This record gives sequence, C-alpha cells and structure tokens, in this order.
Amino acid sequence: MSGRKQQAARNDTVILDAAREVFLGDPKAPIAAVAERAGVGISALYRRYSGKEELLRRLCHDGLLLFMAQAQAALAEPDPWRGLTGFLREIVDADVHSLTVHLAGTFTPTPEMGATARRAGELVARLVQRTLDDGSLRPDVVLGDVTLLLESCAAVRVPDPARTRQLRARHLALLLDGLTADRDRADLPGPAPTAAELNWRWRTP
Amino acid sequence: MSGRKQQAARNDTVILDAAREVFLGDPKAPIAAVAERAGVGISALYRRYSGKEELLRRLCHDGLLLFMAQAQAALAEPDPWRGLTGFLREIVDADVHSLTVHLAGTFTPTPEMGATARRAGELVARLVQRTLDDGSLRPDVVLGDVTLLLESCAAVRVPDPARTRQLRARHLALLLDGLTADRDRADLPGPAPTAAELNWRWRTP
DNA sequence: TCTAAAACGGAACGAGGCATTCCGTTCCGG
DNA sequence: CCGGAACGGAATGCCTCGTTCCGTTTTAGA
Repeated sequence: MSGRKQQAARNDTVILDAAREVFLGDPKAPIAAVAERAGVGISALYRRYSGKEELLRRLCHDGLLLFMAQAQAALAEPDPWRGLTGFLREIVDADVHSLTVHLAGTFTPTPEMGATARRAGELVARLVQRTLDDGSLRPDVVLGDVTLLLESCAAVRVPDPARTRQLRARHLALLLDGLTADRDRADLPGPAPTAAELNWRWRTP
Repeated sequence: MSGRKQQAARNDTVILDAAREVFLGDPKAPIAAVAERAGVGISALYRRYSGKEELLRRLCHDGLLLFMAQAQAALAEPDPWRGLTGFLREIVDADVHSLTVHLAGTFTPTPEMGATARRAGELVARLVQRTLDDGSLRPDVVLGDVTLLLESCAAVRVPDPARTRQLRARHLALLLDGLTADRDRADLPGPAPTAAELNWRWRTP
C-alpha cells in the first residue's frame, strides 16, 4: 500500500495529533488552525469528521480511554501508594486531563462518553480507596480531592510546553507531600467534594 | 445629594461589582453581559469607560492593589508562617488571582500596571523569604512555586461560587501541608520556576 | 414653572471570526 | 487513458460583540 492511500492513512493520525496539540493550547481554537498545524487542507478534515463537534468528541473520548487504561495499569501495581502516585504523574505528564475536562462543555457529550467517564471514575475510586485502606493516603482525603488535584495541575501553564510539564511535575510533588499520611496535622476544611459536584461538566443540558 | 447624582454614584460601584462577577466567571464575556448583570444600559458603561479595555484594566489594577495591600498586611504579622498562609488564604478566598492573572492578556497592560505587579511581587518575595529564613517553609520552595500555587487554586471551580470557595480552601490546605518543612522527604523535582518565566502574561507584545 | 444638560436605555450598525460548503486540481488504480 | 478518491483553499453565510447614536427621563438652577 502506497501513494494516495498511504498518505490518507498517515493523514488520519497527523490530523488527530495536530488537533490534540492545538486544542490543548486553546480549547476553542478554530478548525482552520488544526488544518494548518497538520499541514493539510480543510477538506481533509471534513472528509473524516462531519464537523467540529465530532472531532472534539473523538479527541475527548480518546483521552478518556487513555485515562481508563492508565488507571487500569495502576491497579496492577501491587503497592497502592506507588500505583496512585504513578498514575497521577502519568496523567499530569500526558496532559490527559485537559483533553477530557477542558474539552467537555465545548460540545454536547454522548451518552457513551458519560458511561466511559463513569467507568473511569470507578477505577480511580478503587485506586484511591485501596490507598486509603492501606493507610498511606491521609484519611480525610476523598476521591473528589484527587479529581480537583488533577484539575489544579492542569492549570499550571507557561508558554513553553516542555517547561510546563516540568513545572506540573513539581507542583504535583508538592501536592503529593500534602497527601501523605505520615504526620499529625489539622483535618482538611470544609465538606469533602462529592462525585456529583464534580461531574457537572458531563451533564447534558 | 440625591436623585440622578446619587444613582450615578451608586452605578459607579454597581457596574464595577457586576464587571468583577461577570469577568471572574468568563474573562471574555461580552460587555453587554456586564450591563445586564448591573441592571443598567450599555451607555451607562460607556459614559464611565472609553471602552472594554479600560474597564478591564481598571478591574485588573484594582485587583493588583488589593493583592498588594494584603501582602503588606501579611508582612505586619510577626509570625512568618502565619503571615504567609493567612495571605494565601485571603487571596484565594477573595479570588483576587483570577482578577489579575486571568484578565491579563485580554488587554494590553499599561506600564503602570507592570510596575504595580512588580512591586506586589517583591512584597510576596519578602513574605516568602522570611518564611524560608524562619525554617517553617520547606527549603526547596521558591517564590515561583507560590505563584503557581495561587494559579492552581484558582483552577478549582464548580458552578456554585460559594462552594467553589470552600473547595479552594480545602485544596489550599492540602497544598500548605505539602509546603511545611517538618519532615524528611525527597527534593522537589525540576529546575525551580523563576520570576521571568511566570511574568509572561505581562509582557507587552 | 421652564429649560438646558447630565444620565440613561437600548436599538442599530459594522467589523471580524469562524464553521461549513463548493469547486477546480491532482494523482492513483485498473 | 479514465473514473473517482482525496485534497487544497477560496467563497459563503451566519453570528457574536464592541461601539455609536438617538430619543427619553430627570433634575438643578433661573
């Protein structure tokens, strides 16, 4: 297989990569920016996706699937704390969170995506729970805290993407030290966040 | 003083409050949204400000001044750690950071604002430094880490503003426990953030 | 009481951005 | 040599939003 067919196959991935980069930088970037970044024309996009929404959904769903896969892999790690922290580091490093959460809201989510999000949430819940049971996670931390932690890491951003990754890793390290259980300290304030509170982005209006 | 003059005077503050609320929710909200929230017509805005930019600058500068005032007040607190944490709690609670940082970039900053930002930065630097000298802040933390901390707290957000404040306070508590110095742990990863890296929003292009 | 002007409300205008479509072109496969 | 798949990118049309403009209300002062 070569020639036009091959180029088409390569464009499939080139376009997705470009879209990921562009929309990570600016969730409401114009579609033309994606085409330009990919080095293709606009019609190459519309041949594959019926419109902008479908492309965004695809990206977001891919992100969710990666998120799920990482959570699953983390559950395979025998040590709960290492599993959880490794998971967080990878999600933050790959910027998966921006792909899923920051894109949600810019399109109407499909029921399927809601289901995937729910399943992913359950996996992370188990990841958190066994760390709590293990005693290595401070006992007043809940699943929602971890969700917010991811959100907050995604917020540290500087113009250079590589530097951004470094700074996020640093910020995450700071947060992880706040999560550890090996010290006396005051309880966390306020009612702990619940899943329902944090799922608002997925609500279909 | 009453009648039209009084209403005008009240509108001054009503408009500023409305603008703050609206632009906190969405930094690129249309000006009409501000007028609607304030319960006034659009011309009431244009009578006071020459355009959208001037309004944004005003809001941002007000935020910076508040930021500076809080920092100054925090320096008056004798205990460095209490001064720093109290400062952070107040800034996060008042959402001052969104006002300054999230608005920067949506308008061209005046030199005066740059100067104010620099002065505010110095105050916080002293706040951080004396906490480091004091030994209550973990020694590998730098000023930039604190800046990023504020940024990350501003990222936790749910639809209800009151709940958002609670959750931010909780998240901040988590981070503060990561900042304390009373335990052995691995050094923070990566090159520490510098001021120059984090000031990019204020650069005039 | 009367009037000039300050304040205002909000419709109308115009520019710009952007998703989508359309058409002419290129290049393979048979 | 030909039909069509794949493509590039200009053209289209919609919609948002900043700004202006005009008619109306209110009041201070003569």
